[in-house]
Amino acid sequence: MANKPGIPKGTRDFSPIEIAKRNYIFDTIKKHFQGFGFQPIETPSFENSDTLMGKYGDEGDRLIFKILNSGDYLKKTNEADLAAKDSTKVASQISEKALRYDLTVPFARYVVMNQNDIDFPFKRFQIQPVWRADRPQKGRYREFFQCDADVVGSKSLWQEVEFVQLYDAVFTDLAVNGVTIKMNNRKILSGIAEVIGAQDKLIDFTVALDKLDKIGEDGVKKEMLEKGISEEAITKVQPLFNFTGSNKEKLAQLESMLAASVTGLKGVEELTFIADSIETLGLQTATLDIDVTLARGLNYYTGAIFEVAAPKEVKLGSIGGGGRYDDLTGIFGLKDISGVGISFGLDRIFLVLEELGLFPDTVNNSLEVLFINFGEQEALASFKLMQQLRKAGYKADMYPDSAKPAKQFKYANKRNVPYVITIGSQELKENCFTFKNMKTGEQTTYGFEQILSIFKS
RNA sequence: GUGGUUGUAGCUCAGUUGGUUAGAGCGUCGGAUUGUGGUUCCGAAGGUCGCCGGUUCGAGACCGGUCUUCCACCCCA
Repeated sequence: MANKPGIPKGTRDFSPIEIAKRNYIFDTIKKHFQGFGFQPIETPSFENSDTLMGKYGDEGDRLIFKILNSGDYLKKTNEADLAAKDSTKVASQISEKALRYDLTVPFARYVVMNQNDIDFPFKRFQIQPVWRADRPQKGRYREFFQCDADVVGSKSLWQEVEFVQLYDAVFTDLAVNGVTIKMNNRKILSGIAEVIGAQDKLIDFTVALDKLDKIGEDGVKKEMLEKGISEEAITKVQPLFNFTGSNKEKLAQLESMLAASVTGLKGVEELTFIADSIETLGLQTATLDIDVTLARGLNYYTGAIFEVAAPKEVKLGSIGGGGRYDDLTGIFGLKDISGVGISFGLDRIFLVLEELGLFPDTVNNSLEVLFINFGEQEALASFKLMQQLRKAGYKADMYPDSAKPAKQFKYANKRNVPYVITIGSQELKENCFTFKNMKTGEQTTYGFEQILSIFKS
């Protein structure tokens, strides 16, 4: 016997029901993206390695899937590098392409390449899979979909306001109540580092601060000390560890804390504009929360930082994130194009909906009516009716074999078909069919000509 | 990349200190006088115990390696 087949680590097959549920999420997100004026684009699954390498830090480079060159790839390698087993150098010689790691960098590449044809400001959305050679965990895979919406070519803070509303619109529509849209600003973080004299430790500082809810105040302080941030500096940011109150109060506290930092005050000003606007406009079900501990790994954010936390009852953490990056396309040679964008974490949203039982029953309706097969003549009559139903847009099917009725009904049951139509010898004689509601078990007989009218009601 | 964890029938799991033909529930298939499912009853099929190697008279149980699963770091959606 052949070996049992398998799929690579961190990848998944999707069953019809899973696809139906995923499409429900995709369609909802897409609907709102379009409603907010975003246009779709798609980019290739793989890019040239130099487009991707070095854009996500050392950690990111490690996680990029490299594609082996075709042909006799070892011939072109440098003997010395090969002998020295220098993986990094050899890798660049035997691999010139790599799988897409996120949607943002390919988008930046797209903008630069198509700058003459794009009408700025350009609002695009993109829903495609990306690949990361990460260790899989629950809700973390090596192949997963990202749903991104970005705007490039506008520095207006109204974009940030709009993204908060977009998050609110999507999660409201998905019936996920109680999500928290957390916001911070990179300039505030820079300002804090500046005020405490730790500019050079900005990354270490923010990474440690980001873990506050996970490892607690003492844990964060310990990590900061380990990273070489002075005790004196940590004392100065003490208020951050118990940062509570309304958004207004938090912003007021920050303003006084950052009085000495021009950058920091700019961040407070930006965040104040967004928070005030949102307060005036109102949100449907989400909550906007200023969170100074929010850092998000990505180093290219320069202004706003977003993160969406799932409702408290599901312990899943982040289900979306994003931010502003003032010079995204600079790495590809196009200066002064500001961008801001957000992303929806499809797989985690899926888990949230599953856990809270929020998928509508209708996602499972792959078939609305099944015809029972009783033999050639009967099947032909069924096909005539089925033809009309299909033409009218109903999902209809006939059991292909004239198997025992019990078996056919069992099949209808398992497929979750709401209605079953029976045309046997009896019905055929009288030009009628038996219509059964599988939920209530009720059966009624109708004439052939009534086939469409009973479905209208 | 570091440390740990898991792997027995399609699924969820039992399997005593290593000892004959490896079990259950659910599911699947068949049947309960052949035109009605979701309930019930009867019966059957289905496993080289993740894979490779080792220890042993003997391994599903022990050891090593490998893959997979999940978890904590790292990082992140």
